[in-house]
Amino acid sequence: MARARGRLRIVSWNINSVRLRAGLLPELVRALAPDVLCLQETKCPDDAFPHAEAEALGFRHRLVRGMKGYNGVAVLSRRPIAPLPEQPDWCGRGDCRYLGVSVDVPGEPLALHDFYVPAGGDIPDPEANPKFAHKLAFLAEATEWTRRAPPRRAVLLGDLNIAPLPEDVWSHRELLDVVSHTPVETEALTRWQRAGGWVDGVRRFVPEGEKLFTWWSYRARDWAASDRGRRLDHVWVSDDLAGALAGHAVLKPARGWANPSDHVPVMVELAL
DNA sequence: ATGGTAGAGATTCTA
Repeated sequence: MARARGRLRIVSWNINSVRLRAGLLPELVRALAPDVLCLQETKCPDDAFPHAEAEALGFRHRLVRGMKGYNGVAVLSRRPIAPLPEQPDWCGRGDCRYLGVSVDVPGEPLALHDFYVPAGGDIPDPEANPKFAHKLAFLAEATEWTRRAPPRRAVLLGDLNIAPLPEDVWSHRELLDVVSHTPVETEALTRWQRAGGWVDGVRRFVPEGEKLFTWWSYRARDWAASDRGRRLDHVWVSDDLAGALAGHAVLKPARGWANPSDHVPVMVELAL
C-alpha cells in the first residue's frame, strides 16, 4: 500500500491466541496496513509460532517471546527490527509479558516496547488476591524502569489492562471497584505515564470526554448492543515524538469478525 | 446479586 515516505503505522493487538486467529491477520492488514504489528496473548510456544502466515503478509522481520498456554508477545515488522539490549523480566517470573525492539526507520532507530500487563484477577485487594498484588508490583517496577531511563524516540504500547480515564469505560461509577478501573490502578498507570513523560497517542486524536473502548467482554449476550466496553489497549509515545503523531485508528469492526478476539487492534501513525 | 464466554491443555487455570 503506497503512503507518504517517512510514515510508520504501528498497531497493537491482543490477539488471544495467535494460532487460532492467524487467519484474521490478512483482514487486519487490509484494514490498517501496519508496518509494525505488536501482538499480546499469543499463547504460543516460540517453536509453534505461525511464521509462514506472517511472512506471506510481508512481515519479513519477526521477534517472538512465547510460552505454553498463557501470555506471550510478538513483534511482526516490514522494517528490520532487533532486540533491545535490555529485556527486563518483570517481577522475575519469566512469563513472556514484554518484548523490547529497535525498529529501523528513517533517521535514528525507534525503540518499541510491547507490553502485556497482568490482568490482576477479580478482587481488587492485594492482600486477598495475589494476582492483583502482582499487577501492582509490575506497574511499580515498570514505573521505576521508565524513571531511570527517560524515553526518547520511543513507543510503549500493548494491553496495559487498565482503563485510566472516566470515558475509557462504559460506566465510571459502576466500574470504580472493578479490576481495570479502580483508583489504585488508574493512579499507578498515570504515575507510570508521567514518570516518562509518555504521551497517550490515541487520546491526542480522541479528546478526553469522548467514550473510547478497545475491549468488549465475551460474556455479553450482544457486545455491540450493550456496548459495555473498556479501553485497555494503549499506544504511548515519548514526548519528543508527540509532534510526529499523524493518525490513529481503533478497529472496532474487528470485534465483530468471525471468532474474534475480545480486544480490537489499535493503530497510531507517525511521520518520522 | 449473579452469571455469563473463550482459550489452552489437561480434567482447571486465566482472562
